[in-house]
Amino acid sequence: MLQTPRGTADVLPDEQAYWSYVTAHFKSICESYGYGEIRTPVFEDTRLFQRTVGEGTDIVEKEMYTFADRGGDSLTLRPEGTAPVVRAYLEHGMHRLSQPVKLSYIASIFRYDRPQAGRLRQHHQFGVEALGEESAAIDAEIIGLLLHLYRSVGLTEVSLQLNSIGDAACRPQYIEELASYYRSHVKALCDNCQTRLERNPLRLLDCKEDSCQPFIGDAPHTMENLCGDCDAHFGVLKNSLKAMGISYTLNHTLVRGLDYYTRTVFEVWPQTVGRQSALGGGGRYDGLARHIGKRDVPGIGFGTGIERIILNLQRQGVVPNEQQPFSVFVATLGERAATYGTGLVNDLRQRGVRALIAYRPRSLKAQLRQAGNHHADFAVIIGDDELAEGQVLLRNLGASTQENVAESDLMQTLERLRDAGRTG
RNA sequence: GUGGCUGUAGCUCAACAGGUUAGAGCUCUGGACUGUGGCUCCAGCGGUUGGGGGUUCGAGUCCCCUCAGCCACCCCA
Repeated sequence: MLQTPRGTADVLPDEQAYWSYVTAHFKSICESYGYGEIRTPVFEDTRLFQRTVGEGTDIVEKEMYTFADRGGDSLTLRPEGTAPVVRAYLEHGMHRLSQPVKLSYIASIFRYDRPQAGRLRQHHQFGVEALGEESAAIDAEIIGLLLHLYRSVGLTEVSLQLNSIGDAACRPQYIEELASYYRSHVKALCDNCQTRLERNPLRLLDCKEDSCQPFIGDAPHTMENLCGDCDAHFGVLKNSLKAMGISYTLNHTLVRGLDYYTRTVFEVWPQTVGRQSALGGGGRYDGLARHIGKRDVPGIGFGTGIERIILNLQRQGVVPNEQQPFSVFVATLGERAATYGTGLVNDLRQRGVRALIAYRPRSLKAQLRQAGNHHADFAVIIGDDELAEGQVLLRNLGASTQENVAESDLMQTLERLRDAGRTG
């Protein structure tokens, strides 16, 4: 039996309720915050990610789906959402628009990784990016939007982890300080950290090895080594969050796995026991645009995993309150009635009434059972008797009552019942 | 990429220490009720026991390989 490739999943109609539920909330929130939707290609020039995400990162080093197309160009299935959006901003000259340009997206993301619950090789993210504004006020707006999304879908008990990792002015110095601190303890470090020290010292702070924890605790923190501008920026962010009633945990070990981040970085964790798997995360990337074009554009955004949101909703027992649309099942007996029924469901559908029918002769009992399985509100029963009298039998499946309705009144009656159901 | 656990009808699960034809509930279909759903009862459909190989008179059960899912690491969404 052929099956879905490893780390991919089908979304079946039953689960679709969760998808449309969270998507509807995301779209309406983006609407109210003024973020317009953008769609970018699933694949991009490989260099886009090499230059922005960073050559030394896990994503570029071992997780990208990179392939040569038939013309020999190197393309990569997008492993993250931000770089393509910044690319589109530059490519379409959006710097000429009124700033900031605020964009949102719903995108599939591809990373070659070992699958686990909530970790897929193809997953989907909601994301927003605000380009062209460097004030921390918009950092707070973005974080607020993300938390607003979780709250509105019913994901309670999430925790915001916050850090500031400096910028081009202060980070190099900080990293040197961090590295020299660690070099003095190099013999005691785990193997992984010895490598990190050479390749990406910031990630030393992210080590989960017990034996390395004391060093993390005593290591210099980015937050305490910010330059004046970065420190002021971080201060504005914290004040803005406070003004918005948003609480956070300062986490100096939060460094994130993409090279392009500057200043603000954050993740949101679900409040489950055990290991944390971020629901969403993001940060500021003021240096990113320069790697793509010749322009400096400050930016900030987040990505949040749709599958992870749904997984946590299910764990919390949140069921999307999707109301069934009003629907009618047309049950027919006999050939003439069947033909009539075919025309009737067609008319109903043209008028926007959800209408179902059996496609081949079945007993009335079976047809009504089918109507019940589909949660139809009404059944229209048509047999030769009814046809002869120009009437149909309209059965209310919820109340188990039925009455004869003149064929000519049926459409109007059903539309009236549908509209009553909608408002009631 | 590392280590570990688990794979039996569409779903949830049975099957003594290898032993006949791998069972049950739910779902679905049909009937009891020849034109009236949900309840009840009866019946039916549905399996290459994830796949391949091996050991054995005999493998769902033991061994090897492989695939997939899950857990931890790693990483993050």
